[in-house]
Amino acid sequence: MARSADPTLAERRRRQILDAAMACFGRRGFHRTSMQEICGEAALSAGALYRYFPSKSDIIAAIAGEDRRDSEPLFAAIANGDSMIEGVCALAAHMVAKCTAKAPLFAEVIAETLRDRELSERFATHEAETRARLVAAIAAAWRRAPAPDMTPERAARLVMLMLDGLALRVMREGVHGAVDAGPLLEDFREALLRLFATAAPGPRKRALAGVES
Amino acid sequence: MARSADPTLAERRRRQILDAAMACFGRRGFHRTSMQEICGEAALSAGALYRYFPSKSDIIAAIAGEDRRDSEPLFAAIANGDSMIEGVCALAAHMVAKCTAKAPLFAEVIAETLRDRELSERFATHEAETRARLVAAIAAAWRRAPAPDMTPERAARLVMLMLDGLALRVMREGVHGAVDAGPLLEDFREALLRLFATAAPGPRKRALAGVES
DNA sequence: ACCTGAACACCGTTCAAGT
DNA sequence: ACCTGAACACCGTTCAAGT
Repeated sequence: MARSADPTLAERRRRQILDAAMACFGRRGFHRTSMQEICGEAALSAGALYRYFPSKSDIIAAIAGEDRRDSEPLFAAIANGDSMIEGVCALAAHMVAKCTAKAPLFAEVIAETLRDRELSERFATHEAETRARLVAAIAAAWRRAPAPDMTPERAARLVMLMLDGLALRVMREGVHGAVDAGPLLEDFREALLRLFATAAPGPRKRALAGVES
Repeated sequence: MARSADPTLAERRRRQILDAAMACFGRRGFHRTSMQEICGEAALSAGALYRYFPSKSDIIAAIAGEDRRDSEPLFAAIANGDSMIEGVCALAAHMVAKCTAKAPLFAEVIAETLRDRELSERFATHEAETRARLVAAIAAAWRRAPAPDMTPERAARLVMLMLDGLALRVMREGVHGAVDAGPLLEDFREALLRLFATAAPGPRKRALAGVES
């Protein structure tokens, strides 16, 4: 199994192809852009392209895996910040910004992730990791501040449920026009505040009596 | 513009084609099933099929529009039932059941809805109608029972955000295997209970003191 | 080692021709 | 009026041939 003579060439070619593909997918969608178009945009022949990506699907997979790294600080902020809720809001804002910036491309990725078996499995793995990071971050946050009557596991599941909803909504509004993120994030924060309110007046929790009024 | 000689034939042919397409899409996905396959399944030639559906996209659009009718009673139940929360849970359960029963098909519909401009617009119209019905139903429910400190509009947006998240999750788990709806719906109900808790111990609401313990 | 581009086996859609 | 199916203009992918 011969390794590449110039290992940086392979990496540069992959970048070149990925950039070309992202430009094309963003313009025309995954299924409407042909390999020929990507070849044209990347100034490479079909044969050369297939040397670096064995199929069109693999290109989308590579794009989907691209920006996993830059979310790490967001999780650290949830774990160590003053407010778990604000930390999660920042995570949501980050995601919404990414989605609005390149909604058509992300819509393609989501759609393809729902369609392709292999992509779907890769995505499930990634999602499980993300959930684990979120559980750890929420648990850490709640060790440092008053926590509601809920497990970090359920909290993480609820947060991810809402993040999924948010993503889908931003996609749908963003694929064919501008999206106003403000109200969406405001709704999201309001939901978090109610979901994770501490000291709820439940029957078997210590209750804070409403003193004033 | 000649009308059909036998108006029931057109309807029967559309059903025949739609049923064939749903079977094929469920088996192999939207983009992987060819028009030839649908023709084979429907026992019709390509030309005949194109007489009833001008494109492959129109077939998916027709499938997406198919089961809008049967959700009407669910909204009525929210408006008139004892508990708005239980009504919304029933709506969620209905949606989850539909999605789990034919996850691959619904995943195709969602994916295509994100990809295709015309489909996306039809979907947006449908969604706006749904939201209006939900707002009306929640407002009606809250006129008959204690309501939380929230507008029906925001409540409807939050419910739809969570329903979207739920749908996406069920799709992702269901496209390639069985999905256990129980825990998902339990999370969903728990979220609703917290989101729409009445008499929250906020500073300017009458507060229920925790008497026992 | 890396690349080219013609060729292959398809695809969605159309349309002249049948009944 | 309704249908057929060959034909058209593509598509993703491969592979012999070049450098």
